[in-house]
Amino acid sequence: MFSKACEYGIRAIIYIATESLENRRVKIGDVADNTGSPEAFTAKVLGLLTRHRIVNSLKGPYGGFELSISRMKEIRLSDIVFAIDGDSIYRGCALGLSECNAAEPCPMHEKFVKVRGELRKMLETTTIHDLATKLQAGESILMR
Amino acid sequence: MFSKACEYGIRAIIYIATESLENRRVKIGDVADNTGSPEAFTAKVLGLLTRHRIVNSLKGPYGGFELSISRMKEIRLSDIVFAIDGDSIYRGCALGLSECNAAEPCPMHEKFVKVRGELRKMLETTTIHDLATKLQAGESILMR
DNA sequence: AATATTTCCGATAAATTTGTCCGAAATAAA
DNA sequence: TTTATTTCGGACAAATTTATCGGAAATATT
Repeated sequence: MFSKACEYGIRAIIYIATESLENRRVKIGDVADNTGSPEAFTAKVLGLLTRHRIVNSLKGPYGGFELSISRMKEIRLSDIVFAIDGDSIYRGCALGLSECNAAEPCPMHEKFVKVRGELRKMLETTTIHDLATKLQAGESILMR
Repeated sequence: MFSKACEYGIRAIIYIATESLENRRVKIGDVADNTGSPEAFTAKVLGLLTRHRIVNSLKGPYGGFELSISRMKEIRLSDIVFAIDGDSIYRGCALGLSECNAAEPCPMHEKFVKVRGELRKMLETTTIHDLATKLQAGESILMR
């Protein structure tokens, strides 16, 4: 469904958010350790998310990644998916046609658009804060 | 969403089905020409679908691919997706966790399972016959 | 100023997916 | 039986994604 890069990115942001809730800044090594993702690759993805201003980073000793509470309430899953995977998940045709719309639809178009809309809505109505508090409360996990 | 192999496979089967509705058997070259997919790669995918008994093939002159009307009413999109992409689209965790279920869910689990269920239901309730008749009636297209 | 720590970022490597080629096997027709 | 046609299937090639490495840049502490 999502690329590996996107999976790592979402897991990383959720972990950073939970630590930020406790006012702790985290290093890339911590992120990798606590999300079970490859460190160097995750660093790449976090660099991308930093450039997109989705997460804040600081270099040097006592540096690392952090996310303000107000920001984690604004940022939705769709923002992260869009930053990493682009809009293919929203616009792409189920059968890979370059143009596919209500006027000239592929045979799956109608039904597919409906399901994809549900996915989109889910991503657009879920904030990082929602996910971080759920993890913080021990109601979910990030590794395994 | 789906792999290229899967996209080509579904397009190919729909095309074969519409031709079978007119009692015409089609060669791999016809399939490629009328679905806009790479011939050799599509042949590979059709070989897989043939082994899965999703489509019928005959070698030699006047050979090709065909699909009986009764069969195209039985075969659902989910059968094709499963044959080519496996069950990852149904079972896989949104965040890539190897184990993720209601007892030990990732933070996205609940919402994701719901959306994925809709996708699954859509695939399981759509037959090839449905799609082929829609194409035959000129209500949709397979290329572009 | 020197040092240690940490993110940033480009180069490279490995793995997977996508795509091509070509000869073997099957089969219908002459 | 020969020939032409067509799918089958393995080997290979290209492209993309995933993953690693190492040095540059920034910065806090001493």
